[in-house]
Amino acid sequence: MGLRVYNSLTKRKEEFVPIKEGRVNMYVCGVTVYDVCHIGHARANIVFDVIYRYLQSAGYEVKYVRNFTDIDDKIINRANEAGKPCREITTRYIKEFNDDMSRLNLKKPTIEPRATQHIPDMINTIKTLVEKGHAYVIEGNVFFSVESFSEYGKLSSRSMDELLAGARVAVDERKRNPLDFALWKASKPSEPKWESPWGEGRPGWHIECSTMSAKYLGNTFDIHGGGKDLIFPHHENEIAQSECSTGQKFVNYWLHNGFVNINSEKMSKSLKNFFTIKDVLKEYHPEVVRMFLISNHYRSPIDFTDNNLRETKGNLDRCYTMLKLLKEKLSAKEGADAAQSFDAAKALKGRAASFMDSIKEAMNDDFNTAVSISILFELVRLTNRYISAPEFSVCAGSKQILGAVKERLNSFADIFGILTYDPDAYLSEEKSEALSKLGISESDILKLIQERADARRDKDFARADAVRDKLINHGIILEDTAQGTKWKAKT
RNA sequence: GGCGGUGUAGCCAAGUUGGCUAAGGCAGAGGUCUGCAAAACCUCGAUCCAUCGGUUCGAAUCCGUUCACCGCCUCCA
Repeated sequence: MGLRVYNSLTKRKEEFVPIKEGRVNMYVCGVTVYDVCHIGHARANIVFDVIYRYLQSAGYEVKYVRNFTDIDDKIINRANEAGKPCREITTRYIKEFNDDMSRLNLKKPTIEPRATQHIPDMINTIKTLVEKGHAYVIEGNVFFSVESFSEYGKLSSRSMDELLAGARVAVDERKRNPLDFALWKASKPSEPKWESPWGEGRPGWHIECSTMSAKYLGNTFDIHGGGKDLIFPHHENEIAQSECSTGQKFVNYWLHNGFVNINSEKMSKSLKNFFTIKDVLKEYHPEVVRMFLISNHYRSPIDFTDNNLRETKGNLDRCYTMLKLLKEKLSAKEGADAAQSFDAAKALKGRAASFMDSIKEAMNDDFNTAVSISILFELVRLTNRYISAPEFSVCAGSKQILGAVKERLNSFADIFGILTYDPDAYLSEEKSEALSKLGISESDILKLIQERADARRDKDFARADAVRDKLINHGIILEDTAQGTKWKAKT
């Protein structure tokens, strides 16, 4: 079965059929660059990053466009507050955004256009809308006339009457209809401005996406994404602008991700209950954040709590612990070849063989990352079971099985962007992070481990256990293994 | 007020275009291993999917009722 996606426009899952076979054109609304990004931005961008990666792995050639809104009221306000030019603000926050996204291991989109670099294109779109009678000019402002577009409201499934009834915003008296929105705004003296047929001004918010998506992806393209909060008015207005200016259908599939909640409430700037990506990354490894954000279905809300993040960290650690074991076995010296026909071997071999098909099945069902992760856990468990089975030994046959597992995990990592580190690097990084928090040095730990080893050698278990308890009180847990005693931090 | 979404084991959560044993994780219990632990592995949990009623041979999944929570209608991923 092929890919099926939930389309916000039709409100149902549909078979995904690209306009051009084997190619996908996708546009995702990016950020307005006036502040650092919060974890909600992380979710939206990670969700579409995984979709981008998955489509590529499914064999599509994907053109992925994600914009930067670098001219906007909020930017102007921020610039005025700081007494700096807008350009300085946007340059800084574009850099901050790129830093955050690269730490979270997001792939670069194919094109990242900026609004201010497409002003002439936007002016052309607006001109067309005015010529076709979908927009009107008042005192240097250009407004889109929603009444000129009979399908206005189709994405948010509301009629204009309903929208008007709920309107809570102060109405600009100059508009013909309160729902009309600005395509071009006459600029005030200190604001950034560009020449236009209507005088000096700047573009409205929505026009950039209509213009830039058409420029890079064509009048009609396959996927348009963004957060649920953009459905109205942003995406509704994009549809109106684009379909009126081109006379063609704008987008075939609309995808919207759910919110990140804090204590079950939407996280937002106005509620001041947000966490920035940088703050979160101080506490958690980037892959923990990624794994957490893809552990739910992308359309569902996800509750951002310390408890949930810690649980995810425990799961990721378990995966890396298995990867480390896998790495050790694969590089260990081979013994005499042994039959791989015991239960644990057969089960793992079967799972490894069907692994990618199962992932594909899950992802083909509207990008079900939650199920994908459950499939990963199953592979991890079966691998651990295999390696710890009494019949297991390192030999040509077992290396072949483990090599197959490793290969599957690499494919998994390519799609989901987690489990991409060398396990030793990941685990030692976790250890040193923990040490700095626990306030105990590694040499102290090793000294105590030696002390305990001496006591154990003397069969003085009371003293050995006392040493271990002391370490537990410091948040250090010991593991006695065939290769000696190892330590790790309590999660 | 209008529109939309959600309600599944102690907790997180998938499944919701009706039909194999209701995924997976955390916590918990027992076991294997261990001097004892830890890790890993094994076993155990919802006769039931907010509520009431209906459709059907068959529903967590469809229809209607009630209750609760959330989002959008304002900048917002």
